[in-house]
Order: sequence, then C-alpha cells, then structure tokens
Amino acid sequence: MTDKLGEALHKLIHSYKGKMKQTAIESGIIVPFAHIRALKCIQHIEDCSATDISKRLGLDKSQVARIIKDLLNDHYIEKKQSPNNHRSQLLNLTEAGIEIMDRVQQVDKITRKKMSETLTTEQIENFISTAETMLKNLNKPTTQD
Amino acid sequence: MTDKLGEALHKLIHSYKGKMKQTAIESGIIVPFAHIRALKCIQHIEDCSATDISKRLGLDKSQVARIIKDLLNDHYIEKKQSPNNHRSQLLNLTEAGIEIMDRVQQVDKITRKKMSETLTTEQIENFISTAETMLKNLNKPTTQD
DNA sequence: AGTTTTTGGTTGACTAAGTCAACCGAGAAT
DNA sequence: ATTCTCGGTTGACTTAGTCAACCAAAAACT
Repeated sequence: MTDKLGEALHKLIHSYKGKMKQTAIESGIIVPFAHIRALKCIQHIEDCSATDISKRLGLDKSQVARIIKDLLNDHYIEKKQSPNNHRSQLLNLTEAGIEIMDRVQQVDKITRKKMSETLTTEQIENFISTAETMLKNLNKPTTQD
Repeated sequence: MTDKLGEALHKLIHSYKGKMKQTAIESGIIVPFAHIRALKCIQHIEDCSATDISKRLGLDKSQVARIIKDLLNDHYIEKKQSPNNHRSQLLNLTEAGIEIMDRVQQVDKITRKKMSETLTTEQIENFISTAETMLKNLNKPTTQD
C-alpha cells in the first residue's frame, strides 16, 4: 500500500496545479504558478527580498531572479533600495499586485474547497501535518550524508 | 491552517523529487523521473500501450510518445506490433529494463523509508487515502462545468 | 589601511515537464 | 466507398528547475 505514495503524490499535485490553473484562467489571472507563489511571499513578508523568497519556497535564486524580473515588468511588485544595505532589495506589492492577490485568494479558496469536499477539517489537518513531517524527514541530512 | 495545503504539497513533491533524483544518481540511474514512472507502468501492465501509460499517469500523449522514444533508444523497453491490431503497440521491458527497475525499486524504498522515518504505517496510509480522495474530488466534474 | 571572503543578485545555458494543435495511417462505422 | 474515430507522432511552445560563472556591495581579516 505505502508504495503508492509516490504516484499518489505526483498525480495529486498534477491535478491540483491543473485545477488551480483552470480556475485562475477563469478568473482572468494569466500569471504562472511559481509567480503566484512568489507573490504570496511578497504579500506576507514586509520588505521581502529575493533571498527570502528563495528560502521560503525552496527555489533556486536564479529562478527567483527571473520571476522577480517578470513581476516587475508586469507591475505587480515594486523594488526599492534598502537605505542601510545597498545590495539587498525590498520588494512590495503594487496596487495591481494587491488587486491580483485578492483574486488569487479566491481561486485558492475555490480549489481548496473542491479538493476537500468530502473530507473533514481534521483529515485535512492530519494530511498537512503528515506532509510537513515527511518534508522535514526528507530534508534532514542522513548520518552517512 | 488548511490554507497551507498548497504550499505543503508543493514543497513536499519538490523535496521528494529531489531526494529521489539524488538517490537514483547515487545508484547510477540517470533516467529522468517521468521516464521511470513510465517504466513502472510498462512493468506492471503486460503488453502496455502508450495510451495505457497516458491514462494511468495522466500525461499528455505527446509527452508519452517522446518518453517511449527515449526508452526505446536506451533499450530499456521493446515494442512489438499487436498481431490483431496494427496501430496499437505492445511495450515490454527488455533485460536492461528489468535490471534498471530492480534498482529503481531500491531507490524507491530508500526514499520512502527516509520520508516516513518518524511516521506510523497508519499515518502513511491515511495520508495516501486522503491524497487519493482529494485527487478524485479534483477530477470530479463540477455541476457548473 | 588593503585584501580576501561572503553575500545578494543576475545571466547563460541547459534539462525536464507539460500543453496544444496539426497531422498520419489503420480500423470501424455509416 | 467515404467518413469518423483511434493510437500515435511531431512541431512549437511555455513553465520549471538546475548549475556554474559572474558582479558589485559589504563584512571580515590580518
């Protein structure tokens, strides 16, 4: 039974992403998934930096740099220089960014609702906490590493 | 709490894939993830077809066609024509395919073990069954679809 | 002070994954 | 016999993710 873990996971995110994307498009959001994840970071962290995003999402810094470039081009975020530190940049949502995140939140909610239709809150919470435990286990360095 | 679902999932497969890849490389397996998933299909389904893989893994048929091409090139699988139906192909593992799948199974086991170190079998099984339920919910067409 | 190291970020070049549409030839249906 | 469907292939493209080289600002180190 437990050998289905990998496949179950893989198929789940595939469908999850698909549903998110579909719902997003229906709401007129044309931004890629990873960009939305980054936007969420910037939303939650005041004066967010590229490194913050990279660490929080576990993405390569090059990937983050490119995402930020896109988001700046699309005017969803703005960059200001830190007064005390000249190399790190402070990212914040623009008006347009705040507006799109409102809609993203809706999309999130719809998808989550659909996905957990037949499940209890307890089941979902167990699921999430198991997921977080597995994540921790995976990232924990092994003795022979 | 349940709003972490998306992030938790995303990070989990990210790390899961990463660990799988790393362990695979350590075992001398240089085949991409999706190819391994396809190989598993071919292993489990006697006289597997491209459509079988596509349906089972939820992949686009073009993607499957390309994966099969690669696997044929690498001589992990072989194709024979069906005697009664001339357009569908029957795929099976070669000797090399069987051999690599042995090692893949090891990699799978190691990764799974690491990932579920601190968890009980019951927790894992609940996790999987919740994942499968969510998958079903996502793929269930909505009334207003 | 001056030099090395670290840090935050950018770019190039690439692999892997996934999507969409057009297409082909073989069967089945009409 | 012609149309329709089916299994598969290809082209062209977007999104993800990785790795290494690089640059300039800023700490750290004698």
